[in-house]
Amino acid sequence: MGRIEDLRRFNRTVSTRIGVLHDRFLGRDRPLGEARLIYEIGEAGAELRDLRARLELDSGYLSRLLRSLEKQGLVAGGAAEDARVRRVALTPAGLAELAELDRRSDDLAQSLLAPLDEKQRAKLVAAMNEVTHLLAASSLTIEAAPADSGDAKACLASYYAELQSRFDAGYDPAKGAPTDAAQFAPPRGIFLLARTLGRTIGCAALRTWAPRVGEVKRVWVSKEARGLGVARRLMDAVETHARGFCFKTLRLDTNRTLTEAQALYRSLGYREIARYNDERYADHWFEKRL
Amino acid sequence: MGRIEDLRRFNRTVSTRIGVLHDRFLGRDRPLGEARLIYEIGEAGAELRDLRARLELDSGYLSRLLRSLEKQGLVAGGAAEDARVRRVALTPAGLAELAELDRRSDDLAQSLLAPLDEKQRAKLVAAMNEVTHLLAASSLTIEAAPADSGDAKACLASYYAELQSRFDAGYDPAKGAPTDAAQFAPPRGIFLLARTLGRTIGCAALRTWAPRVGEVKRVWVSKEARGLGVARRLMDAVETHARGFCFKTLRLDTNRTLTEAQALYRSLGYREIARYNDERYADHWFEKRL
DNA sequence: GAATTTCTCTGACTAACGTCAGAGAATGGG
DNA sequence: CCCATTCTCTGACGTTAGTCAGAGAAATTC
Repeated sequence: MGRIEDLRRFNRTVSTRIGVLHDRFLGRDRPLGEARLIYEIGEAGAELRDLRARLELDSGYLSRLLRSLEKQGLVAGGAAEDARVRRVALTPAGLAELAELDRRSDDLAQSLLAPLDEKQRAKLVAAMNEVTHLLAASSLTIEAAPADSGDAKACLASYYAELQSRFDAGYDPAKGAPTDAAQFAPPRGIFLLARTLGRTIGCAALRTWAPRVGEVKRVWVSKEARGLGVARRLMDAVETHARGFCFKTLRLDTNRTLTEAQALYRSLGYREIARYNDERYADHWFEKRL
Repeated sequence: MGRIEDLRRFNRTVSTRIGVLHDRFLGRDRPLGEARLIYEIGEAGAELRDLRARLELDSGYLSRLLRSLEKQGLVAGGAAEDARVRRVALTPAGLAELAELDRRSDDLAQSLLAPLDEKQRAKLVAAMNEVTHLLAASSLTIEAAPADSGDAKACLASYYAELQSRFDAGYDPAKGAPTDAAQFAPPRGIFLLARTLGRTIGCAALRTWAPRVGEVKRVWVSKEARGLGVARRLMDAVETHARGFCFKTLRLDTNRTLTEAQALYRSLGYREIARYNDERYADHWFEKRL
């Protein structure tokens, strides 16, 4: 079909025009591997095992790359709390190098936009945003993770912050439902994370409410990933796991200000029911028979 | 500005998601350089100097890559008419390998589309096409070339073929204006080629009609590159060169069926004038004072 | 507290990528 | 016919990228 043809052309155009330029800009006087590593360490620093995972590098290779950067005075590394893992950060010189890489990335962007007229630029940027967005959707993965893992905690923090800003009366996690991680771990429940391109962009949790009855909690999708069907995919995954746990019924509650969420639950087949818990921030209660 | 930010994100998304996958799919059991080379030779075969130019390869490196492919029985090469240049083509085994590469490229495309729903797929493909299109426009270059160079001849052949199909009475180059290349070479005139991403997608020619009067000929843009302002850019370049030749007036003729061309000429400031030549395929004549 | 696992580092290696200088053949211009 | 140019090929070389096996330190599990 023509679509495949279009995509093939896109791949070739983009990987020559952008890919090549990208690499060239980024790695002008530095091996590409080092440049990518600087990029990935970023302003916040990073642990080696994360770097290995994100860049899919062999541990030996990563070690050597880092030593080279240390020799150049761009990276300094201490130990993390777990003394087996090492945490590295950019030195001031390394940060300057990162800024330089960003600048080059911007130059690349400029070089793409410069030859176009204003109307074309606007169209190009809009189309690129759409591609970025949809590629993110296309690379969405959903997987279980402990509710007290780093990614999960970061996700929940964003979730609470958003509730705080949206609920009429604000939100205090301490006054909400209990937060201990064990209830969201098998066999009592599960905690799911949605990721695209290595970034965590959403979560959902399932726990046992009563025998054969599960409760869905903490469904959240980060702002930049909305409109891509992430929440729906999360809810699908929740249901799949719920069947695995032999739940016959799923329940959940939600606040009156979260109207998109209510619309989603309805469209997934949840019916509104009477209050079934004493959650202080809940205004609506839903149920679905599996 | 936000645009740069958007582009940066696009670059990173695409070069990780597509770039990496692209390379991995393409070069599964073969060095990437060889795979790209097979791709670039294509079904039609190619001359070594073109390959060097298009892939920006060192001549030594290219030579070695080719020898490796020859050893594998994928490529066979004779001499071109100019005995210094070598022309290589894919053997049947090479063509099979090319088909395999295409298949992998399609797999990549499928892997991008598969996780999306139908509406998202349509949007992604549309946005990708727009990006492809605009990136081509953004990498447009216009440069002078001899009217009897290979690229120019290929361009003119497409031009004549299109006239043949569009003119009510068909078109026979032999009955049109004289075609010797010298009249389009300095100091009497110039021949311009428009290229994007290594492909030639349009041309325009300028010759001396009378002292201080130039004539524009052979303005053509390939079908897939229309709507990007290529013709306008070509005409701009023609005018720039015309000023260099000290022409005070530019003339041109066109056929009644080429309505877009007429609209373009008018929008560039050409006024319709009386017949000034005896070109048999001309129905309208235009002039512009520089 | 012993065994296992996790994580980093080192050494040894291979393949791929890329550059440079120069030789040799063919061509084109004067 | 000579000279400059174009084009390909070869040899020699250096860097980058990536893999594999194993050692040693710290943490976790039983």
